[in-house]
Amino acid sequence: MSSKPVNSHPLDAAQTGGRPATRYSTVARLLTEEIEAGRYQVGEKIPTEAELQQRFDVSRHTVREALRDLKSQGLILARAGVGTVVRARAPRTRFMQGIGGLQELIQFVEATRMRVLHKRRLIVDQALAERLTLMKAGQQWHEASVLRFLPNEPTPVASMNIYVRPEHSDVLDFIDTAGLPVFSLIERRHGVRISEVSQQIVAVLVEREYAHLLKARVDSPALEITRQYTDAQDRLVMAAIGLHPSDRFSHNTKFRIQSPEDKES
Amino acid sequence: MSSKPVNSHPLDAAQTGGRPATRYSTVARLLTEEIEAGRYQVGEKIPTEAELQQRFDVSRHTVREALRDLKSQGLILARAGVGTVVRARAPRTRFMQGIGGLQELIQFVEATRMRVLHKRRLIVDQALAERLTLMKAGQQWHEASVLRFLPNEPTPVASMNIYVRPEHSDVLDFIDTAGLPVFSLIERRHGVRISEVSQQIVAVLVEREYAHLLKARVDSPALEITRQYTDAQDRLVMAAIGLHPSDRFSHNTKFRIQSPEDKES
DNA sequence: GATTATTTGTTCGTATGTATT
DNA sequence: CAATACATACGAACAAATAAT
Repeated sequence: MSSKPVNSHPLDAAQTGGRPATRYSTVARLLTEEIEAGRYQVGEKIPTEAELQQRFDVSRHTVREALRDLKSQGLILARAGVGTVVRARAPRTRFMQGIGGLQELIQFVEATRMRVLHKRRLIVDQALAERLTLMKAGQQWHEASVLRFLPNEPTPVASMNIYVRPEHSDVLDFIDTAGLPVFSLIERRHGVRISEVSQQIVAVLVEREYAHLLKARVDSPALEITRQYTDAQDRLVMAAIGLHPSDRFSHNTKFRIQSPEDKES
Repeated sequence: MSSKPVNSHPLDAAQTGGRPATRYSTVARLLTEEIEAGRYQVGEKIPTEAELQQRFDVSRHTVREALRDLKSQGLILARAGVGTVVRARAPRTRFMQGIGGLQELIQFVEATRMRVLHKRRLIVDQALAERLTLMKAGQQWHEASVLRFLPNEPTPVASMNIYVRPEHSDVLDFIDTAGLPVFSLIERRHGVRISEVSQQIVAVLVEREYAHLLKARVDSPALEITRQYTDAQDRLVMAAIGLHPSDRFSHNTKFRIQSPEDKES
């Protein structure tokens, strides 16, 4: 039996650039292309693992690695005792999970101290209703204007206007001491549950009055971040407009793309 | 030969309800709990596969299945030749889902048309490596400079610089016709799977050269959005730097806060 | 710079368990 | 009950990436 030429597997053909592809990724690519081309229709069964093993002349493990890839893209669905059926022809838009979104916000709040400049009751006018789309002109809200500082830093990192409902206005007395985000305070003290946060970010220039407050240059760039917090009934519970000079703050988010079928404990 | 003592593995202890847990899921749960408890700190290495194999008295395959689970949650990062390090302490901060994160991005891409200004090969210099932190100076990448337009609009909404690896540079020939995001093109044509996107937003002023391209005023405010797309091994697959004049673009995100129990079948 | 040891990644083989028909 | 097909689990070997010598 003569030596084995060792490695001369059909799937191990060299590819254009980069490093050589693995066998399972090649199998995965071929199967994906066939599904996309319509050789296996949606709802139809693809060959069994044993058949694929023969067809590609690889081990069952390799076949399973390839199928795992397609599963994680939601292309196929495997069931023991039945087989593997095509679920979609093209990888569906996967689902994203933000990491460091709200959590980062909380950390930001905990890492900074706040100084309240003033509080007041206000009637929403047209201009504010345009910026905070979930408010309506004529409504009554309470507003707190605050500055945020990093510990031991004399220059503020942000100026914020915070808006809460009149019945929750007592939380504004605690925002500088609690070390908690305002929405957390409202949830704790009033039993409200925030269910959604919508956030808008625009680039603006620092105006004269804010330049003075923030010790920033007039017409320097800044991020204006508007957040509106709503409960399960889609009622606006709280809103905030923050102005962050760009030399002190950048907004970072990390999205993790999650596989459709990721088991959990 | 001879019988086998069958099954009497420590990890196979019966659990409260439901069906019996698998060994790998038990290992995964234990490791997750330890990370969460702080036994392994973020940035620290967890034991090698061989050590875990001994500790739990299971095969390497079982250990790897467990680690695969943690990887898919972004809890750990494994690198050949180095080891496996803890990347985050908590998967349970799962209470937030970004809705309209990537989806919105895709819609944005599908709703706009692109014009490629030029393409070139480049060697990463220090300046670029500082903005795209996952690149290293000296690496070779391919860059495409493009403008984005809304349909039937003469003024562009954004200017973008897109970076792809040399072995994927063919996708740059399709970005203006495909109507798909570049990262989708790479995934389809090269079998890569993007697993994470990190995004940084800063406010900047429009410089002269870009002002001309974008037909915007010099020193008007704009959002500079930097996105870096990485695969499961944390390798940078693609990057993009976009400049969006603020009178034409704002960045909107919506977060939904998930109830602790959202169980389904 | 080359070599070696370590660690994860890929691939093979085999056996048994579990769900479905 | 038996056959089928995927799921889990054991073992072994080599490749690739990296760090240390």
